[in-house]
Amino acid sequence: MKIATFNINGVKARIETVSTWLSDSKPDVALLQEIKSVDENFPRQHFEDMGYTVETHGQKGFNGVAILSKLPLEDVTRGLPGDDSDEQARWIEATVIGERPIRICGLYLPNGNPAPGPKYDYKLAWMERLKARAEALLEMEEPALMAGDYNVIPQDEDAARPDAWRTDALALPQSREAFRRVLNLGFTEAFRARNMAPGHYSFWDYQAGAWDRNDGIRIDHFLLTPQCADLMQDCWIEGEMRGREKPSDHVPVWLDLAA
DNA sequence: ATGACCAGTAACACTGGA
Repeated sequence: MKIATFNINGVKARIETVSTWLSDSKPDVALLQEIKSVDENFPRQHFEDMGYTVETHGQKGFNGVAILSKLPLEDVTRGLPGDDSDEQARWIEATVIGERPIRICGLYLPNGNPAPGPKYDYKLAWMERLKARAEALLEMEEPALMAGDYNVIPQDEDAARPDAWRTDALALPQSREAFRRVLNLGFTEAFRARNMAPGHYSFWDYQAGAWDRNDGIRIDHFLLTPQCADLMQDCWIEGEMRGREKPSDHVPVWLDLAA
């Protein structure tokens, strides 16, 4: 089973790009972030016609996550637990019913800039809630994963110019520590389990010719429970997508599971 | 700061992104 995570930067603006990608690359499950659409306006029928089951958790204007799946989905839940006052649409979960059921969480972690400030406080608080959900997933002792746009550059080798990000919310020591605290509960960071080399990125800014200069960062990640990591066959980044027509500023990251 | 953006909402500028 091939699962991809992709921050599409607006479903309306990306409908053509995403549809071509689905037809060409054929993910069994696609976790989408930044759909920037309310559920009523999401082009559900369009993706259903392509053979996908569609579950969305959107809001007006910003954020928003979705799951497209060729396999049946069960027990869909929306919103990251831990703060009933949080109105931002950044988390969706479902169980994918394949050879072996897998709990899949799609996430869009807050950017947090400028730091310090209320937006950074929100990011760190959100990561605390993520850690709590991650602990609960581990306790199930079943194949499960959390994937999406983490808005965290885990290490210096995940940026072309690490010094340019030194004071940014994506790379501040507190952000990296919060990410590591989740990882160190016992998750496998899928891409790094397969490839230790520097120079692999999942985001290139639209500005200043970042793509042409390969001035990128790696911020889209797959975190796997041990039972899920046992099933991993491969993990890779589809960087080529950034050079296509009307690209998102992110590219898809892929996970292949023996399930 | 090696360089000049993009999407959505709302109306001819702003917010948010990273």
